[in-house]
Amino acid sequence: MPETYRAEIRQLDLFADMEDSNFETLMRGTYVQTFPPRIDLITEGDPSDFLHIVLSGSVDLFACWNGRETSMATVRPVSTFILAATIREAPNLMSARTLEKSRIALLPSEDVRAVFDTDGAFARAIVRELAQCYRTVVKNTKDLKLRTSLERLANYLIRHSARTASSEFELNMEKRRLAAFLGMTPENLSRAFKGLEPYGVKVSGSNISISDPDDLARFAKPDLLIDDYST
Amino acid sequence: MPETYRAEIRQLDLFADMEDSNFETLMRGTYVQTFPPRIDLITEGDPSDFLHIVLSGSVDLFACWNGRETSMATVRPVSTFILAATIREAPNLMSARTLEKSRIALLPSEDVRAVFDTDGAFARAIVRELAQCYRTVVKNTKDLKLRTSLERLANYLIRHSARTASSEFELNMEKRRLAAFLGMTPENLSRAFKGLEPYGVKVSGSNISISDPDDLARFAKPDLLIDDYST
DNA sequence: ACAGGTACTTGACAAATATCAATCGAAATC
DNA sequence: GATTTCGATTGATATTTGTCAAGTACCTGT
Repeated sequence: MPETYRAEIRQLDLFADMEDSNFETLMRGTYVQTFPPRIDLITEGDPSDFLHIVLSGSVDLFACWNGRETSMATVRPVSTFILAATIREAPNLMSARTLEKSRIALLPSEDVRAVFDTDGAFARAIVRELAQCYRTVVKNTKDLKLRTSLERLANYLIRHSARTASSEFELNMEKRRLAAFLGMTPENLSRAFKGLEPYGVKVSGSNISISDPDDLARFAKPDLLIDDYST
Repeated sequence: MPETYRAEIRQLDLFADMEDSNFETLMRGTYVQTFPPRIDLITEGDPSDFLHIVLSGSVDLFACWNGRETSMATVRPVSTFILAATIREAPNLMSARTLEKSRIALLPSEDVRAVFDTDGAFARAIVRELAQCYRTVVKNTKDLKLRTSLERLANYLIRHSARTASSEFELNMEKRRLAAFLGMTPENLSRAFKGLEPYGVKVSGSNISISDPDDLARFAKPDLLIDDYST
């Protein structure tokens, strides 16, 4: 594996503090592959053979049941997915596909578990990562159960606006995926955008501008315990 | 702290493998308290001062936003809650209240973090616990996003029936809480029970009987990747 | 430039779900 | 035993959300 990838992975919180020898053990079985867009990486129910790390590009985590499909999360560089399944040696709960051309590192789950069993620093790093993931999903559940779709969209836009530190920005995913992520149909998302017009939200293609952020916030009522993805 | 509690806690997966001396450190600051029903233990947003362990009774984890409230989970003996917030030294995302008279052990979060930093076995146990919690919340999200309320209720009943290994059982919580947990209103839950009558679900107070489990399952389409809480 | 596909939008309609008000019924209190 | 209280139910209605069937706009590849 090229040295540049190795250095990139080593710098991740997850691997930064572990023993050199253990890191080497992990890297020995690791390979990095570039995938085209829209490639299925994982199907839910499959055994978790590899811990995946997104080095570049982006990956959609989604789930299906009874012919329906929903988007659960987007993984962007540099972070991992399928960590919980790897640790528990359990089937993946979500499927994954590339959204664009993406470079993915694949670490054999067996190796991850083996190193995890002996390297305390690695175990602690995994704890922090999992605790973060857990809290993100809990926030998501609160968003889904406590808010209407219009409120979810309004808060999503406010979060996005905060991330880009700008009241005008581009949606970084297709509206159909955004709709699935927010738990609604594409048709409903269209109408929800219309429904936010009175609060100063202007939509033109994937370009969003918020003319009066305070007005939108009065409607959306963003809450640190739902919308702050930093803790 | 009485020796019986100590032994009870020591046997938990979370504490079973750690160093004796570290366990002693943890227990030094721990106290056990009995709470009456309907007592608030934690309010969301509060700092996570204590890791809580339910020794007996049961605890409702719930969340609020904008005057609305929903139930997120029920914690039953013997397990912990507020683990992720403790580890990340972050505010609690959920509130907690006793459902009945309950014995709760309280471990100072600082001590938990200190021992976590030095005891690899403890860190590994936390990983397994958190990975489990994470997967549970993911399953919950899939349930919410991919199923209608009628389907959620049907699958809940099937899971409950499987847990008690019987086609007749008692609901172990108020219907209003069940409604909140399933993401619907109490009125809707009443109607949902009626809606399941054609599939052989009979309700009398909190007593549920399923006359034709296969018929109900054909409607509910239970799925290991949503409904199996063991992995 | 054009054709074809795909995402997005819109309108009409249907289904699901929430809300409000009233009532019922069982458990708790006096 | 009567009363009170509170959760559960029911009916009527409103709102939200989804579905279906167009039509439009945009991108892509030839």
